[in-house]
Parts: sequence; structure tokens; C-alpha cells
Amino acid sequence: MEAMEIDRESMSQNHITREDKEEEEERGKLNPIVVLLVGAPGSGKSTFCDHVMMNCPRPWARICQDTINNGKAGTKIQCLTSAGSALKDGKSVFIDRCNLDREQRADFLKLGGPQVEKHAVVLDLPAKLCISRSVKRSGHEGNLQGGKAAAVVNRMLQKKELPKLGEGFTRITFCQDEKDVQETINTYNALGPSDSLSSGCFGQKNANVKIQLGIMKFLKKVDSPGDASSEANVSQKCVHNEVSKEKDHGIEGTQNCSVPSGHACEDVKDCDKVEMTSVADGNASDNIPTLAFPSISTADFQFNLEKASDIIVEKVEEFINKIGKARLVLVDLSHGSKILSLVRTKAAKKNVDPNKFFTVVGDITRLHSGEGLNCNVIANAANWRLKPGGGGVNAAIFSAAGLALESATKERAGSLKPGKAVVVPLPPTSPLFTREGVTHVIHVLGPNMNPQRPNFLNNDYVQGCEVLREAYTSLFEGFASIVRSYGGSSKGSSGRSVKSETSPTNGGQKVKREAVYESDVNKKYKGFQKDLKPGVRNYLNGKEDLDKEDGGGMTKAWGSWAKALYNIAMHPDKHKNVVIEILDDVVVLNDLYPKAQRHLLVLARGEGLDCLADVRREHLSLLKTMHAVGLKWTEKFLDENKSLTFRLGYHSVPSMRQLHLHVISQDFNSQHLKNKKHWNSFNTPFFRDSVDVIQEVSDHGKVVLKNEDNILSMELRCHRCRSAHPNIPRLRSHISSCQASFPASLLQNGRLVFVPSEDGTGK
DNA sequence: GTTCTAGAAC
DNA sequence: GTTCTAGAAC
Repeated sequence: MEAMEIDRESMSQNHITREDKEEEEERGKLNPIVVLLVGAPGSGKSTFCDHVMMNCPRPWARICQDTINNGKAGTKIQCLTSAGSALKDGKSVFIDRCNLDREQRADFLKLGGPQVEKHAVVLDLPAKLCISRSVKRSGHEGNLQGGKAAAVVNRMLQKKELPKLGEGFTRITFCQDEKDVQETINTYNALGPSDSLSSGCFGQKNANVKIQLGIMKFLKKVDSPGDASSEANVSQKCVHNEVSKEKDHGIEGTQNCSVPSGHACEDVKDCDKVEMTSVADGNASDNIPTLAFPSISTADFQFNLEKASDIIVEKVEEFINKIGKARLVLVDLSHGSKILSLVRTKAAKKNVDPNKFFTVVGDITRLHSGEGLNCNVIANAANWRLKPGGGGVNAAIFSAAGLALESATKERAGSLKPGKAVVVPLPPTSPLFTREGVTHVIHVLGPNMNPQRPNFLNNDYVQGCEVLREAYTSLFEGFASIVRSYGGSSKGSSGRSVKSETSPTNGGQKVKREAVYESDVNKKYKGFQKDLKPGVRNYLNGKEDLDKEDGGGMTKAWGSWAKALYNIAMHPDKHKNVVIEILDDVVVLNDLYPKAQRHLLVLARGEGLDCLADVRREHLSLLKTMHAVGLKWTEKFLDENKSLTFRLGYHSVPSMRQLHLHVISQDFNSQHLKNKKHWNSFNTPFFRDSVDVIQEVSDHGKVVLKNEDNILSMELRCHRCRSAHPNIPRLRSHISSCQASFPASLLQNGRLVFVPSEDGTGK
């Protein structure tokens, strides 16, 4: 690599042997630029320069502070002098030093005067990657040298200030992974001697912005309260302008659309939301495949309701786990519907997941327009000829779907036997498709117990039940096949296109996506379900609790395993093995999988209070009780072991249903602490201190929950010294010995509970 | 929430 | 080869 550098040097030496005038012209053509690499040791700055200098047609000089002094580390002044003379020689310049803070960058931005463009290439790669590289570079992983390297990287990253256009850069490129780095290398490689790159910020991706910002915010909160956030706003606006200019000119088609740095987190999320709601019509549940079906055979075919309801619940239970996140909805037109109430009761008894199966009173042909419920598939209680007419559901569906359904049905089948079903894709011309978003109708024929109708079973319920079971099996299997087929479709269930599904991703990811589409779809639906409005969720649960509509925005769906705490709260006496205290409003228990030496849960006993998002002003005294009970237990624990420190708080989005307060000692010494999520759920803003929750509810009547998706996958940082660690074992080994004092913010407002040391300085 | 496990990272 | 993570299933 060094040889290559020397070659370029000698090449450009030839240029400057020309006459001054020519030289001046040449320089004008050369259009040299100064590129400041910004990144921690191990972020790949030198490698970046090497790659560009090897392939880029323009002459470059790399100014490396580590080697500028005859191969040894030199000074900033030396760098500046050397960079200045390289520029005079018409070379573009890489400033290969960390440049992590603004002050360090400032002098280099003056190089060559304002006519020389200044770029920043930010190698903002994960701390653990930088650490592991610099540890490797220093040779011996694990020894003092390695440890030192990690400490250096950590210290630098904690202080880093990302560059802003306002500092004097004309272009800033952010690289957050290897792919970004390669793209940026390609961009610079393609830069001919007189070319220039357009201005603006490039390469910051939404998801990563959130992660990075999460860290920044957290660090800011911990380290430096009055940071210049207003300045960030200014530069952000500036970036916005630059970006739109960029787009107008259409110069950089391949660049990632830049997302402003600074406090952009909320903005970015809001943009996403707007996009999603505008496309998906404000109801995220649009995209969960849903089958609406009438009760088969119980109307005109006079099947016994008790027996039919048993079979419905039985079959729903059987299929619900086979169809991923898709939902089944039993629909009946009448309000006092006996079959609905029977099914509801039986389903509840069997603990059928109320998010995946529920009942609705309404017209099956108007579920979207009438009830606001999107069902992409509806079942028809058909007749054996598969013809319109008769009465009830069959007549209604054929009538609502128009001739399109008749002809589409004819194409598929001419008749149907009892117990069978036929899936008919609904032509997009059908009003049922356009108005209601129904993409398929499944005709199903049940057993007939009505002597006035064909195939009368003469009260033979042995056969009748068998046929009805078969009918539901055929129906649900038909639906399952539709759900599977959605794997390759780019259409949402409603027939309206769904932005998130078609949004571009980078090549590599896309391939992976398609290969695992089936599960990917499931994940997505899971996500959407999580995004249901509280009101919708309660509706799905059959609750009428509209108070929650205006609440914390998003609530989540509960997996079947998530009810353990709820069960304990409802029947603490039945769980005496785990419960350690039962009071009027709360139950106390040791966490089954403690993440620290002491870890207990204070559980609210009331019904309908699942998580922080449900909390309102009326719960204030309960919150205070929970806190007080938690404190009482910490006192007991501190009596036993004065060296412990406790923190009391809630998970922003808990995995287990039923509001519970964590009381957890800060040693985090537990074999159950196994993964990033475990750590980050107690050591990022995902963990909401009880004192703050109480304050917020008291001030605003609810808890403001910021839905920072990636917060649980943030890099691992020590909760005391804030150092970053590459993995859980290393983090655990670090925290077992870290004696640094806790961040100031935790020492305020009683967020940490401990016995003050004798000198009164606390921890 | 945990467990299991494929496969990525080391 | 071993360690570790992350996603799916429960």
C-alpha cells in the first residue's frame, strides 16, 4: 500500500514541473478536495484511504497523524502543514486521524481556503467492531495492550461529536456498516480529477439513526446536560435543504436518501408513521390476514347450536396456531346471536387467543365499511350448487360481490359436497374487493339438518358433527393456503398496496428477505399487531374500554405465554410457591428468572392494567403503593446486604401482561442474564424508573412512551462507567468488577436505592 | 418471558 | 472447533 502512495506522489511531482500558469490551470481542473475521515481507532480509516488511493483516478495524499513523523506518530501541526503542501501540489487530501470532535476538525476545515471543498467521511461503525479491530491490531487480545485499546476506543466514542454541515463541510457521508463503507469507497473511486460530488449529508439510515440517537441521547442525559441541541436543529434544517436540492438535480441516484443528523429520531419515526397510515388507511391491522366466517349450518340448515359452537371452538383452536399471526373472526348479523355468545364463552374458557380469534356482530359483506374491520377473506355458507339466491349469508355475499364472484366461482367448481370448501379469488372488479378489501371468498357447505333442504341428515348428529368438522377443516385449510400464498404477494390484505412491503431495501437484505419470506411475513404481522391502537385491541378482546383510545399510542398483543403474571395477579392464593406477599392491591413475587442477586416483581392485582401504556391518573395511588411496597422490600434486602444498590422501574413494553414493577439489585450477577435484550431492558431508557413514572402520570395523566424500536438491540454498555462491550460474557465479566460510580442522572431523584457509605458520598 | 438451534463471529 | 447471537416456537 505504501508503495502505491509513493507512486501517486511521484506522478503528481511530474505535474508541478510545468509553468506556473499551466500549473494554475491544471490545479483548477484538478479541483482538489479535503476529506476528513472521522472515526474511532479500528473504524477502518486507513483502509478506506488505501482503497480509494488504489483505484481513484485523481491524485491523493493521505495525511496520517500516526505515521507522519517518519513512520511514527506526529502532531496536528505537522498534519496541517503536510496537508497544505499536498493541496498546493494539486492533490486531494485525506486527513486520516480520528477527528471525532469538532474542535479537532476545525483547523483542517480552513485548509486551502473556502474554494477547496471539505468532505467528511464518518466511519460510525459499532463500537465493538472498532474495539475488536484495535485490540487485534495491538496484537494480543486480552492482555493489557488489548484492554488499553478497548478503553481508548470507548473513551473516544463516548465523546464523539458527529460532524455537521454547519462546521464548513460541503458533504458528509455516514457509514454505519461495511456495506456503507464499500459504497462510499466506490463513490470516491469514481471521482475523476475534475469531478466533484454533490453537497449534503448522505448515508444515515433510519433504523440506525434511532440506535445511534438512542445512545447519544442516553449519553447526553448521563454526561452533559446542556449540550448544544439547538445547534443540531439548525444543521438539520440545513441538511434538509441540501437533500432536496440533491434530489432535484437527480445527481446521486444510488445514494441512500440522507436522514438528517441531530435530533431526527422522532421526526423519522413520524415520517414512517405518516407514510404507513396514509397508505394503510390508518388501521395497521389492515395487513393481518383475516378470515371472517359465518357459523356454518346453524341458520337455514338448523344445526344444533351447542354442538356447532363446540365444533367451531375446537376447530379454531386446532387451526389458530397453524396460520401464524392470521386471525379468524366469527361473524353474525344479529345482536342477540346465540351462536356468538356460545362460541365466545367456550373460546374464553379454552383460553383461545382473543387477538387471533374473536366474534363480531355485523354484516359479513360490510365488515370494512361498516365495522372498520379488514377481512381479506370471507367465508360463504354456500349451497351445493354454488349459486346465488336462497337467503342469508349466501344471498348477501353473492349480491354484494356482483357477477364477478359468480363467474369466478364457476371457473373453480360447479358444485360442492357437504364438508367441502372451495377457495375463489375475487376479481378486483368486484365491489366486495374494491370497497371491502376482500381478496378471496371461500364457499363452504355444511351438513344440513333441515328436512326442507337437500341432503337432509335426519337428526344424525354423529354424521352431522363429522361433516361440520370437515367443513371447518376445509374452510380453515383454504384460508391457510391463502395466507401462505401472501408470502410472495406485494398486496396488502385489503387490496391496497402496502408501502412497507414494497419499500426498497439493499440488495443483500432483499435476497435474504425473499428466501425467508414466510417467516418474514409473520414477523411483519406481529409488528402490525403490536401497532394496533389500544382501542382496536380492546375491541378485539371484546372489551369496551375506549378510555385507552387516546393513550400512549401503541399497545401490544400478548402471546399465549405472556399471561403467567396475569394469572398470578388474579389468583395469588393458587401460586403460593412463588408469591411472597399478598396485599389488597398488589402481589409480590420473586422473578422466576432473576437477572440480579435480588430481583422481585410487585404486581398490580387489578384487571385491565397490562402495562405502562394503560396507566392513567386514576392509577396514581396504585403506582405509589407499588413503589412503596418495592421500597419496603429493598429495605429488607439492604438490611441483609448493605453493599447492594436497587433500582425500581417498569419496562416500557413488557413481555408479560399485567403491570409489574421490577425491583432489581444493580449487580446484575445472575446466570439468567443471557442476552442483549435482558441487559438493555434494565439499562437503557427502556427501563422507566418508578419515580419518573409516578411524576409523569402526576403531571400528564399518563406515561409518555417513546417507541424506540431498536433500543433493546443497542450496543452493550456498562451501567456504571458506560463502557461498551462486544458481548454479554465480556460485559458480565466487566460489570463483576466495575467500581465506577453510577451516572449522575441515576443518583438523582431517588432512582437508585442504597445505604449511603460512611463518608456520605453515596456510591 | 424461556428454550432451542442455525449459523455467524471469532 | 468453540462461542455467541438472534430468530422461531412455545
